[in-house]
Amino acid sequence: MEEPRKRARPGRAPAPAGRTSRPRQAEVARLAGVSQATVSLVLGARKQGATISEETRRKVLDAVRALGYVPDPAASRLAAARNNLLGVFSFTSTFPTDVQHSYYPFLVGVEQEAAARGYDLVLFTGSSTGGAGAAGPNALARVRLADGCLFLGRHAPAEELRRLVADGFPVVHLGRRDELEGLAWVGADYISASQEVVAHLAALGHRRIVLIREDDEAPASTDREHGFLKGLEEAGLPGGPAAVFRSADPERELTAERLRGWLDEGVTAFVAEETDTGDAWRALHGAAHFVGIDCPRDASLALLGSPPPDLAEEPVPTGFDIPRPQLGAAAVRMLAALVSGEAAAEPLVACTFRPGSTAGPAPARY
Amino acid sequence: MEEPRKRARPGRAPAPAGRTSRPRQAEVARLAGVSQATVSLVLGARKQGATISEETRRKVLDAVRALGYVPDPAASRLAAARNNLLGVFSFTSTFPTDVQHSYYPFLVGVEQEAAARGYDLVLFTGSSTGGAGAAGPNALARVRLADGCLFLGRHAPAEELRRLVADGFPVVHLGRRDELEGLAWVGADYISASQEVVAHLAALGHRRIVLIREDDEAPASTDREHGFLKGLEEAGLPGGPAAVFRSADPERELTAERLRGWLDEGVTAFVAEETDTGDAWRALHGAAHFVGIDCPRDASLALLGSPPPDLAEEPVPTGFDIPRPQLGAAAVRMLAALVSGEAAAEPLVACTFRPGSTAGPAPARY
DNA sequence: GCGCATTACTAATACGCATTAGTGATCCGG
DNA sequence: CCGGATCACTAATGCGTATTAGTAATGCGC
Repeated sequence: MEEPRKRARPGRAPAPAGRTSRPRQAEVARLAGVSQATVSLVLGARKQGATISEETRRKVLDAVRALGYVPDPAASRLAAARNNLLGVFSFTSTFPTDVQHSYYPFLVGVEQEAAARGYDLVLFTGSSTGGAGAAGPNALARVRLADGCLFLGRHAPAEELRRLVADGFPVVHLGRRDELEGLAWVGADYISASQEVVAHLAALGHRRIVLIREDDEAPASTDREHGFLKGLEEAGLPGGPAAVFRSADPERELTAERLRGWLDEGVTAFVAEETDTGDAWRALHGAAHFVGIDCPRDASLALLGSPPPDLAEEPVPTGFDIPRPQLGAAAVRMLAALVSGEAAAEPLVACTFRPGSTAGPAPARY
Repeated sequence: MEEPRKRARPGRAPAPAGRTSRPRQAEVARLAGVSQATVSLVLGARKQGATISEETRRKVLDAVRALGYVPDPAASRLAAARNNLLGVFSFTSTFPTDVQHSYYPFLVGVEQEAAARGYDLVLFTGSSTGGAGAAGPNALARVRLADGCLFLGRHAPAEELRRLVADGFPVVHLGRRDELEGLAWVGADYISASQEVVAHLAALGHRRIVLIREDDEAPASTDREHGFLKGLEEAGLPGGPAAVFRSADPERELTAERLRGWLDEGVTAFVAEETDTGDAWRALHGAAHFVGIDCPRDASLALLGSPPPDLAEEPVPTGFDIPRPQLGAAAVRMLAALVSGEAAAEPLVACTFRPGSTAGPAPARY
């Protein structure tokens, strides 16, 4: 009788028996007097098939509590399941010292919504230089540990994003992003919000309104212009290229002379778009002040967004606010939908109109 | 000859052959004409043992590139028995709408240091703790999914913390916490910082200094007193109970009369501790103003910590600042040390002296 | 009391990667 | 030219969980 050759057993070294490691399903099973598979079934609570007696379920759950068992996220993932983790990836630091570009307001909503849906959040920071999570060519790969991932900011390399999307990994981009086929995103509804601001001005009697915008092709900019023009049209006011002043450097090009020219032409309201720098509003605000306009008596101003922090005091600009926490929450809702395979949620979040104090009735025509 | 019974093969259903999934190490191996293990070795690049010929390495790397192979983080982490995840647990919301009491400054450091060390962060909040494990008796159990966990604030239930510590789960508490045997913590070095402030005052010629403190037994308070008294002793100044004024309600008990009494006795400098409310400093500041002290001409004031936001303007109090980002970073360093089993890191972080403008030379004795 | 369903589990995988013992080669000294 | 050392690699695990085929026990109808 040939004894099958007893090969040695390669594989991993035995765990250092020193300290008790986190409990596994196997330990739970032993304590409950059942098999590991049963523990998995009880905890899995799949709608599907397997029936478990109340008795056994209780024993298992007791053991789970007694040991403080928590499933290993990596193992759950590997076994082709989910681990209740949602990733949040920001290519720049999530908590910057420079609070200017902080994602904090979004995170407020993200955290709330995630918690409400039973997900925990994993923060992936892409900016890390050095360390194990270095910014290699596939720094994004580690997000696959989670069930899905939310991306903040447009710095995420398109190539890797495309890869994730192509592999069917649930991804949601915060901020509209159309150029990447199949990328889910949520964003603020700048079109409606801008339209509403124009409607407000029109209702106040303004008949000629000009939009000051920077020279930017980002959706955030074109959407505002789109909404602005739509608002004019709805109100039956003159639109066309003459209603839009586009400048790469508004602070320099929006001169007092030009402003006076518009006023002479009968323009009574000015609208600026919001950008990272807030330059359009700053230029408009400055020029109006320079020319000596008493706002809103002589003319009305409005801002399509929130003012830069340094101009946040008074007067509060008429315009709209981007509900950042709600945007974060909406992003999580969409991500959760993708993860669970449900129908996609609503990508657009409505902005809230801000009455402010820079818009008033149009001055009487003489 | 008995054929071993051919059992059926349970396990997972075969993958839907529909679309080609992303490549595995096995595919890379096949293309490169080597074994899967070799691929792992080439990519692993461990400092350890195994030598790979340049030829093979190139073939593997070429195949990796050709297929666009990206390692599966779930599998890597499972095999390596490390998730590279650090938990951050705050019993209150990590992202409170009220930014005042937020842990933001700590998180700045936590995120940076974690990223630098190749860890990702999992955020847990006491209120939610991932809907999966509702806030039951061991809401803390869920943190075990990380390799270790950082606790912010002293609201974490001692019993559960003890449990984690006893199980050998790496835990670091942000803020000193001695009452829990074996709990690792990092904190600011209030003793040295307070001592330094006293030394500064002594060097300015002050011979009698009084500490105003609240009636609190927290380490943060007793440490400051300790450092204060130590500072007096080093400078050869009178210490003892007379040098410390302790009050549960300083705003009411620190009367103008009492202040005048001290001044008459030759006290020329007053030091207040920082607390959540900032009451000690507020009371001292108020009383001094009421009595008409010209600070720092008539007397010097100092604050052992940072002023409350409403008193943050001027005058900037002489005292010290708690380097919150550095504290966060130090906490991560300690946690990382625990996780990897290295020697524990330094628990104390030095505060930085803030010259301020409320301390000056002692008035000449007449 | 015999087949057939149903119930309540368990055994045996698979997931993708890291690790280690083992295996031919090849080299080297004596 | 033989034993040992080194090199370059592969086979065979294990990590912890999810899934599924199988099975023993029980119920049920006729």
